[in-house]
This record gives sequence, structure tokens and C-alpha cells, in this order.
Amino acid sequence: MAKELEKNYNPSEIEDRIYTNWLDKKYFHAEVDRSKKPFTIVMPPPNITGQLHMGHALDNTMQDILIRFKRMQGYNALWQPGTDHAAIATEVKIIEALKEKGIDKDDLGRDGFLEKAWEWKAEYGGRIINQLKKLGSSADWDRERFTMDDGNNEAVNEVFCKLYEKGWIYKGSRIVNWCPVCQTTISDAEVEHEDQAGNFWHINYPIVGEEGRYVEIATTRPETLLGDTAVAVNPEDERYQDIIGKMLQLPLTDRQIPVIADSYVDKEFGTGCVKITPAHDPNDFEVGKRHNLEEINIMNDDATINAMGGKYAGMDRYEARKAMVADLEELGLLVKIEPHSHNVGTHDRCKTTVEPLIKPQWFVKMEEMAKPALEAVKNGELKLIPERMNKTYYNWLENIRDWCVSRQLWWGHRIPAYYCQDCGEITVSKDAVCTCPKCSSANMKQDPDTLDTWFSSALWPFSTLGWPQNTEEMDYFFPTDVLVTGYDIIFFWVIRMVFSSIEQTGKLPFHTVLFHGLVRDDQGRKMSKSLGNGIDPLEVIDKYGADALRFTLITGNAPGNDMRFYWERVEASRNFANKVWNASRFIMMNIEKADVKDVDLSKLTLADRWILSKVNTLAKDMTENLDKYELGIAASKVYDFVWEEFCDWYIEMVKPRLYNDEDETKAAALWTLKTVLINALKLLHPYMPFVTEEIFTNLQDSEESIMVSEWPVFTDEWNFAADERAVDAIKDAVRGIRNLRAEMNVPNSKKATVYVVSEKEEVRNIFEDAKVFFATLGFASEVLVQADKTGIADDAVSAVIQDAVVYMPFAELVDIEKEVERLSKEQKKLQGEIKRCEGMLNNPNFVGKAPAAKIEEEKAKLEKYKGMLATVEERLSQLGK
RNA sequence: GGAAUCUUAGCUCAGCUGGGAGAGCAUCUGCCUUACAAGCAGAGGGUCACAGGUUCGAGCCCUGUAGGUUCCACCA
Repeated sequence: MAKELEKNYNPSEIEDRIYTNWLDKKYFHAEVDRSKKPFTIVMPPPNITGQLHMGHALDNTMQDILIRFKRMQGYNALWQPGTDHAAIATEVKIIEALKEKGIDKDDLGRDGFLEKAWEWKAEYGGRIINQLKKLGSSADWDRERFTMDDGNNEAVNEVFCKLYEKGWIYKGSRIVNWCPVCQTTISDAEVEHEDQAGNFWHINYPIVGEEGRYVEIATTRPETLLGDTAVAVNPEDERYQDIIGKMLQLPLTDRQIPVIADSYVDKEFGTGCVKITPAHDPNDFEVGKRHNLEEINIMNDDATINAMGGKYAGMDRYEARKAMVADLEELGLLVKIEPHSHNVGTHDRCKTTVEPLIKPQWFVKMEEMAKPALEAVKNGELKLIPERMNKTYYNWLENIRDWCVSRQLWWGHRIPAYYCQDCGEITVSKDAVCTCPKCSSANMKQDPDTLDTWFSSALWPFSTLGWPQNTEEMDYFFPTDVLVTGYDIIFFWVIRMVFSSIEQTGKLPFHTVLFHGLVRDDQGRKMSKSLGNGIDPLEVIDKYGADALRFTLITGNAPGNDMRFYWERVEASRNFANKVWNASRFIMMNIEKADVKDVDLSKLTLADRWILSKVNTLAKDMTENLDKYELGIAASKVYDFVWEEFCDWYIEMVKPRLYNDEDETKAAALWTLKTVLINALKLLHPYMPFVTEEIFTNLQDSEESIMVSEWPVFTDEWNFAADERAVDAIKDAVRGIRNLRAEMNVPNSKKATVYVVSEKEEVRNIFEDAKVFFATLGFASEVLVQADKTGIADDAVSAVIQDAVVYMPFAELVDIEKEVERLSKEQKKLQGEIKRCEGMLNNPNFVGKAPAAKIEEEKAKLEKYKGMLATVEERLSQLGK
């Protein structure tokens, strides 16, 4: 027996209770079960520093929808969750927190700092997980992992050592991106380029031994002059042939540098002479290598000028620039300053301008691993949605450079490389090395650096399942099925998972990647802390419920596209949840008074068969959409079905039967209401888990939770095509009546007799059966179905539908002019349609080339419109027009 | 410099392999009809950016133009 519900749906009262119950029942938990097919999604691990934002909400809602859908379909669905240690982000945050307490990182020392970091993790690391739970996420929290737990550490060391042995990880002194604020190297992917307004400083470098003769160079970074070791010109530049090989006096220093020729120089750009600073520019570094130039590092790690800078030592790079420009001007060597906007690399986390520096770092060689990753998408084994992401993917992999993986941070996986302090031998090993394998010295030191945070995330799909151990989970749940993530981390994460998985496991980590876009504010701006325009998902959940937030994020958006966040849309979603709630409330109120269990299904009426047929088709359509990851399309289908078909039409249609205890089809109506509602709730459940569960458990008592109930499957038993057509005709008639009443301003209180006239007996039969609908749907006092117009006044208003005319005699209320106007409009519309159909059918090319089915379709339409037009014109002539 | 993507109703966006333009919100007109005013019924509103092309047929495919967004890229 169903219980009674509150008048309005109140999410805050029920969400926590339901979620706790799901947890208690272990519904989210998946164990290896060979009798079932697995379906696995690995959750992109949120940073432990993170707070839930709209991006997480969208990402996790999509995953939850897929996992709930598959779980209901009978798959052994595992949603593998966890968190990321987020090396830089966390370290910076902890340093800040320590600073507030007056503690300096260096005073703590490495071990002391790490102790604090783990304390911090223990305190805040679970925060975002709890926030994800508020959203309704049905991840298997019993399997929650952390990128720096023992298992992941093992995986990281394993991979590092394997790649090192293969020669695909190496240590080298190369130019790297250095963040002077974070005091660490960063990878190319972490550098954001932005256009900045700057200057072009033209400076004269005196030619040695040729008094008064100069070479004019142009630079955007005059301070790097201190590290110049050459000036380069293009070998084919006629202007400078005679100076190639000559020496220049480097201003502000006592050094002399040569003029060299290198084709890297563009003759057309600037002065055609380029100062070469191998230690502070990636291009110059390459040039320097080609010409065996000295690499002079002029900067400290905080981007102040070092001892090499003479009088400028100790100055910040920008201070030094100012001072040097002033000095050059005084020396008369500054030719001119031109405004020039150029691209500057900045660190994506702190926005500091990156300083290219030469540092001994660890790199992952990408050439070989990129190949199979590229191939996987090209041959279709790995599917990216939307497909256009393929190009981005190809472009990155085809131009990939070696990956700098070492970081000068403490929070992270320490590089498993050990240096012999006596003989200098480097030993890379999973286990701590205390004795040098070469000289047996016990004086060993581990590399102080840690790994890029993405090095461990790259292993996430398999490390979380127990790799490198041969676990049951690895064997059963891996490879995972679909990865859901934002397109903004395709380079950082997606690609790195793909090549890591192929290399380590021999398999792709997943077969599909479903990308979503960014959630922007209502003006289309990125939500950001600095703008203060971020909307907190928890606030939305608090105000409107998790279901409303989820539904809002999923509808009206295509994969990979950004979306704007509007409170109005959340309100609309909340209204929908309330609609479902109230429809259910209505049904429960009625079921309470009757037994729905033993129903004679032969008593099903036209309307019952129609709505069963509709929900049947809905199940089929939504399943197809979800299989294709078209989450938004499926969502709007269930929305339309519930609101329009079920609530606005079906429930209204059955009311007369429910209110009449004599009606022998009443029980069938109740059964249909309940049956269709349950199916609709199930189809809606992945999107709106809470409200559907609350209703489901109150509505019936044979199953304990909707989330482990069976997903509706299309059945031939409920396939009633003819009944669908019949109800369509009835809906047309009712709409016609409503339209007439509205146009004629007839108040609902004024009931009228409705005549349905059709020459066709089958049509009359349909309307004979449908008489009962018109009383409630069309405010009819009486319905007469007949073959001709006997007894109908000529001035009755009418609505023409296919194969029938609906008349309403409103004698005193009818405005003949209005009626004529209405009919004329209808006439024009039909004439237009007929013209269109005839145009096509009279076109020999169309008839000759179009598919037969299309031609038949057009022919049928033409017949229909012709019939309707004839009726409309007959009506007009009756009215004397 | 290269690439992607967008331009559809007043606003925000859907529109699947080409076959009669859709939704939500907003607007206008009626309704407190005993599930829901967070609601019901009805209505208005679009040369699908522009110009060509392919096709029997184009919002959808191709080319170009204009404008917007984004990504990639070592031009000092």
C-alpha cells in the first residue's frame, strides 16, 4: 500500500537519508563476480586541496548516470574513486598555511614538512569526497584510493624503473621551464602562453677593433644580455657577410663574443641580428649546441641575477632590465625602444613568467610511446567523443617532445634514483639502495626531486586496480570502459594514461573517452576565484536539490561543448522534480483506495495501451541514446514523456475513470498509472536518483531500491502502433476544441455539445470510445459522434482534423467574422502544404531518385491535406465566403 | 603562424547518418479545474551569419567571406 507524500518535493529532507541507506546497503560496492559482465569507470581523482566546483559536479554527474544505467542493466558496475596528491597545488597550499603560522618550509626540513603535509591531507583530503557524495555519486567508496598510497607508490616506482632500464627515462641537462615563484621545473604542458605588451630594445654591440662600428641587435629581454655568448645572423644575409666570424664587445661586461651564422635567424625580422643566450632561451640553446657555445647561467632560482651578472647581481630580472637599459642609454648603445607585443610563457598555476633555464632533470622519452597511442585512435580502437577531439589528439602526439618529469618539490613520489657520493654512479631501483653496486661505497644519496603529479595519474586506471600485482580486479575490471573528463586535460592526463597503459599493460586503459566542456557563468566567462563568479554546487544542492543540479548540468548541452550556468535552468529542473513528485502523489492517493495487484488486463483501454506503448518506445530510445553517450538527448526525452504525455495527457484522460467507482476499467487505469510511473521513474533514475528513489520506495514494496531494480527493456507486448495513431487523432480533436474555445473566449464554465463528424466508421469508433475524454479535456457537456451534419447549426465553429470535423455550436457566442478569418488562415496553410507536396511529386527527378518510402510518405500527406482542405473550403462556403 | 569550434525564436541552447524548423526561459491571452500556481490551457515569434557550389532535396555536405570563442606554436 502506497504512502502519502508531502505536497511539495523537499530534497533537503530526504537526500542524506537516502544516500546513507544506499551506503549501508553496499549498493555502490562491486566485487569480482565472473557470472556478470563488468562495467568500469575510473573517476578522475580530484585534488585533495580541491573544493567541489561545477566542473566536478558535471564530470561526476555524467559518470554517475552511466554507472547507474549500466548497474540497472545488470552489469557488475564499478566506479573506482580516489584522490590525487596534486604535488604543486598541495605543496603551495601547505606552504601558505605554514606561513600563516609563521613557519618556514626550510626550517621544517624535508621530513618535518612531509609530516605536516600528511597531517593536512588527513584533515582536508576527505572534504571533496564528502562533497561528491552530496551529489549522489554512487562510486565504490570502499575502494577509494590515493595517488600516494602504498599501491600507487609501488606502481610509480615500477614504471620509473622499467622505463629507465629501457632507456626511455633519462637524466639530462637541458633547457627547462622554471617557475621562479614555485621554485621548480614544470613541463611544457604546464606552460600557458599569453600575449603581453612589451618592448623591442635595439642595442648596439661594438665590433672589436673597428672603432665606431656596431652590430645592432633587437631583443625583448635585454637583461639576458649578460648571458650572451654570440650574435647570430643568417648565413645568406648579404648585409652581414663581412662581420661573420668577427668578435663583438658585449656591452656592460668585459666579455667578447663572436658573430656566427645560423639559418635559424630570419633575415626579415628585427635587425636580422640575434643575440644568442643559450642558458636562457630554448632556441638559443639549440643554436648554442650547434656552434659549441658556452652556456652562461646568469640567474638564481628566484630569477634574481647571480654572480655572473657583475654589478647587477642580486637584482630581480626586471629590476636588472631597467638598470641595464638605463646604463646602455648612458653609454649611447641604446638605439631605440619599439613597443612590441610578444608571447610569454607563464606557469599555469601561479601565472608567473616562466624562466627558461638549464637544469639537470629527468625526462621521459616520448618518441616510441607516442606511436601506439596515436595508432589506437587512428584505427578506431580508442574512441573520442566528440570525434573532433581526434585532431587535437593527433596534433599533440605528432609534435610531442620529451616529458620533463622531475620536480623540485617535496610532496610527491620521490625519484627512485640513488647517487654514489664517492664514484658518482647512478643507480635506479625500486628498493632503497644503500651500497653502490659499482664501488661498494655506503655513501649513497637519493635524488631529492619528486615526480610530476601526472606521472602517477597516468597510471591511475590500472594502479587503482592493483597493478603491478596480478590482482583479480586487474584481470576482471581492466581495461575500464569509458573515461569521462574535460577536454582541458586531454594532454595532461588522457594521452598520458593511454601511452602508459599500452606500455605497461599492453592494453588500452579504456575504449571510449567522453569529453565535456567547461561550465561558465551566465555571461560566458570562466568561473574563477579571482573573478569571484564561481557558483558553489553545494549551494545549488542546498537550495534546489542534487537532482535539480544534475538535471541542469546534463540537459541542453552536447558533448565537448561549454555551457553557461543559469539559476533559471536549475529552477526549471527543480520544477520538473516537483512535477514527478506530484504526479506520483496523485497516483498514490488513488492507489490507496484500490487494489492494483489483481487486475484484469483485458480491461485495458485505448488510452492505457497508448501510454504503455509510449513508455515502451521511450525505454528503447533512451537505451539507444545512452549507449551512444547522448546523455542530454535521453534526458530531454524522459522529461517530455513525463511532463507532456504522462501528466498532461494520460493522467487527465484517466481521471473520469478514477472518479467513477462503477467504471469497470478503473482498476486497469490504476494498474497502468502505477506501471508506467514505475518505468518512467526507472528511466529517470540515473539523472535524478534521489526523488525517484523516494517515490519508488513509497510506491511499492516488492523491491527495496530503484537503483538495483531492472532497467526497462522494450517489449513487443506493449507495442500498440494503431492505438498510438488513434490517440493522436483524439489529441488533435481535443486541441482543436481547446483552440476554438480560447479563440472565441468561451469560459470553461460554459460547457457545450461537441459533434464529431466523420464519414469513416473506424474513425467514428475511435471517437465513440473517446467520448469520455472530452468532458474533462475539452469541457464538453455532451459528445455526439455521427456520419453527417444532421442537427448541427451552420454557424457552429469547427476544427478540421484528418478524416473528421469537430463542431461546437456556440450560437450566441460565435463571431462569424472571426471564424471565417480562422478558417481562411487554415485554408492558406493547407494550400501551402499541398503546393509543397505537389511540387515534389510532380518533379520527375524526385520521383525518379528519391527512395520509395519517401515518395509514399509524401503521397499520403498530399491525400490528407487535400481532404482537410476540401472540408475547410466547404465550411467557408457554408458561411457564405 | 597552424588548427578546432561557433553564428538557429527576445535570451540560453538542442537538432542523430541531408527528406516538412525544436526546447527551456521570456512575452501576450485566459484559468486558484479536488496531483502540482514550482501549475493548467491557448497564442505570437526564425530568408537556421553572408555568398557560391554539390543534390531531386541543404540548418545539416563542400568552398569562400565576416564576426566570436578556444587550443596549439621557439620568431629574437
